[in-house]
Order: sequence, then C-alpha cells, then structure tokens
Amino acid sequence: MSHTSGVRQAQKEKTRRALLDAGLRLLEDQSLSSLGLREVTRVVGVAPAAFYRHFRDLSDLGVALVEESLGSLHALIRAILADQIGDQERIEATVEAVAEQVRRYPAHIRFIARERHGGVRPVREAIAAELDRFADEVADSFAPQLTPEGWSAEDIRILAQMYVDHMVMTATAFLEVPPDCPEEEHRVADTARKQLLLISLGRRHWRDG
Amino acid sequence: MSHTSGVRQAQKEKTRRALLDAGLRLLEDQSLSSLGLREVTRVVGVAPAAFYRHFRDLSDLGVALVEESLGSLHALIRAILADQIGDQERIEATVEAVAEQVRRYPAHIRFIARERHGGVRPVREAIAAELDRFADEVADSFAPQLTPEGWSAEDIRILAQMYVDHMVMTATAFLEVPPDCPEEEHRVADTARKQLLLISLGRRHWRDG
DNA sequence: TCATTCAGTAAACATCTGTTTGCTGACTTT
DNA sequence: AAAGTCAGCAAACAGATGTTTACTGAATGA
Repeated sequence: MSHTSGVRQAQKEKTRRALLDAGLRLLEDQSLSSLGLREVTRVVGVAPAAFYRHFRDLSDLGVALVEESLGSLHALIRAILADQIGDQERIEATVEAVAEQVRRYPAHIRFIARERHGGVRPVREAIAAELDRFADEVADSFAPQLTPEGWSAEDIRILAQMYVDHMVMTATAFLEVPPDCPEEEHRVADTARKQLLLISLGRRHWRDG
Repeated sequence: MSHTSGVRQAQKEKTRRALLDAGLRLLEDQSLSSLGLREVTRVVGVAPAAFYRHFRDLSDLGVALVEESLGSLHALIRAILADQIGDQERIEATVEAVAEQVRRYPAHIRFIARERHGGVRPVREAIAAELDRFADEVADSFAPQLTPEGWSAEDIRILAQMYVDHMVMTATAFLEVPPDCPEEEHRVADTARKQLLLISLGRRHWRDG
C-alpha cells in the first residue's frame, strides 16, 4: 500500500512540476521538436538522467502539457455555455473570456497554437482529440435550441466546430498582439466579435438560405 | 556584366532547388526549428559547407520556402476571385480549388500550416505578411459589391480575413485526411462548403442584423 | 590564351545531444 | 530498528551538430 502523499511523493511531484514549467517556458520561443532534454533539466537544476524518472521522453512531457493547457480552457467553455443568455451577450462574454485566458496563460495558449500542427505526432493527436471533445460539447449545448429549428445533428456539429476553430483563431490573434498595446488588443477583440456576429447571423438564416 | 544564364548559374540554381526540395521533404515529418543543416545537405548529396553558398542559415531557406509555397496559392486565389459568378458556384469552386492545391502540393501546405505558428520568427513573419496580402486582395475584390451595400472598409477587411483564415483551415483539414480515403475527403469538403455558405448567409444579412 | 571567379570539397573545431550505468542516501514500510 | 524503495546524481558513451578553413577545378571574361 502506498500513501498518495508522503514527503517522498510530494518532492517528486514538485520536480515534475518544475520540469513542466521549465519546458513551457522554453517553448515560448521554440517548438517542441527542437527542445532538448538537457536544456530542460539544466533550467530546473537537476541531472539529465532525472528526467526519465518523470517522463519517457520529451513528447511525453508535451502530451502532459496539452492536457494541462486545454484543461483550463475546458472549464472556461463550460462556464460560457452554461449561461443562458442572448447572442449579443454571449459573444461579448466569449471574446472577453478568451482574452482573459490568453492574458493569464499566454505560454499555454502559445504552446497549443504552435504544436497543433507541429512536428511531434503524439502531441498533435492529443490536441486534436481534445479540440474534438470541445466541439462535441459545444454541439451538445446547441442541440436543444437548434434541433427543433430543423437542424440535423451533422450540421450542428459543423457549426460547433466552426465556433471552436474560431475560438482558437481568436486566441492566437490575441497572442500576436505586442504586450501593453491595448489599442491592438481592442482591434482584435472587435474583429472577433464581428466575426462571431456574422456566424450568428448565418446561423439564424440557415434554414431559409 | 554578368549573364543571367550560363552553365555556371544553371548548376547553382539546380543545387539550390535540390536544397529546397530536400528541405521540404524533410519538413513533412518535423518542424523547421529541428531541421538540421547537415541533414539537408546529406539528402542532396553535397558537402555541409556548400549550403552557405545558397542560404545564410536554415531560417533563410525557410523564408524562401514560404514564398514558393504561397506563390502558387496566390495565383489560385486571383483566379477564383476573377470569375464573376454566384455565391453557390463560387463556394464550390473555392473548395475544389483548395482540395486540388492540397493534392498537388501537400508538402507546401503542410509546411505553411506547421510554421505559421512555429518556432522560427522570420518564417512566421513571412507567412503572416503573405496572408495579410491575401486578405487585402480578397477585400479589394469584395469592395465593388459591398461598399454600395453600406459596408465600411474595415468590415470588408474583417470579412476578407475570415475567408482567408477559413481557406487555410480547410487546407489543413484536407491535409489531415489519410491518403486514399475519398470518403473522409468528401466529408471535409462538405463541411467546408457548409461553413462558407454560413458565412455567405451572415454577409447577406449583415446590414439588417 | 591566360587570369579570374566561385560552387563545391574535405577536414578539423568545439560543443552539444540522448541514453545507460552503478551508486548514494533520504524516506517508507514492516 | 532493520530492510527496502526509489528520486536524483556523476560519469561516461557514441554520435551529431553548425561553422570555419584552405583547397580545387571547371566555367567565365578579357
């Protein structure tokens, strides 16, 4: 029988965190496939061999970062979808939430954007799977309203995917705004709102195209 | 005075092409920041030092690949925009053109998708600049029709950007289809068409939202 | 024809990489 | 208190990396 928290396990978890944090930091200006194992351990201040006590290799660390990065986004989406409000307010809330997420966890968002189509297969697949789950969830939340309007399940799913893709797009757009440049930030937010409005309009007139 | 084509220059151009081709091939399963200079020269069958006769470094080669990759896409977009046809047909033509482009130059498209948010700044910036030019061009082609309908230049530009982003999105979606799987390919095309239709609907009802 | 140019070469450079090995010593269990 | 576990270490490994150097020899220009 093993305790879930002893001094032992706590220390281990601490170094694991340090490795993840160091990795995330280094990944701000390079991509995962060029990240070195020694590079990470050097930042943490630990011997290279210690890395293997926590991860099989770097792509393993990458997959862990994916779950961490998209975990918080997941909670955020749930919250927005839960609020039963009008289109206009929902758009406002969504864009603001994305902006806030980017402000709070820029490195996580950058990591996702970079590795979504990056050179490391397992990481790419982990991101794709997670984003698919997002789209499913959004589709589920749309179904009660759209199905009675005559929407097919497939079309609802397509719409949901569009919202998810747009969210990722908006997040990366915020990311490219130079720091402390609220003007550009407002421009990005404005663009995002208008694009969401356009999608909403399209959705409203879908059945009478 | 130097001739623009001697046996000399022709050979040089030939090696340059070989380097670009080798790079592009290697970049199908890795990203630019992890690509090695020696790796490229090895494939070409040339000494490592020869690389420097053509490119300052790998990101220089990357920038050259950006221009090459987006050059053909540019011509393609022009062609679609030039045809003055209805929404429905335009959507059909656009999706088919993107599909064809991906079939013809998968490596180029993959490269763009991968490096758009990749770890090499100059390449990222080159892609962003080129996509911006795309959006400008699309906006210009929309202006004659939309301006009389009361659209502002800013809103036209936002719409154009949406189309460009969607095109890139569709291209990468085609890319993720396993080879020789026409079923999945049709599904992606269908999704793309419906999303474009949705945007069209939104556009038509923009001023009476 | 002869001097020049320059794409490509071979070799050496210092430096970095991932991974394996056997070991230590603090924590944990009995 | 004794036995066992196991996170982290130091060292060594073979091999790869980017870059510089002085060079060769074929295409070029006068």
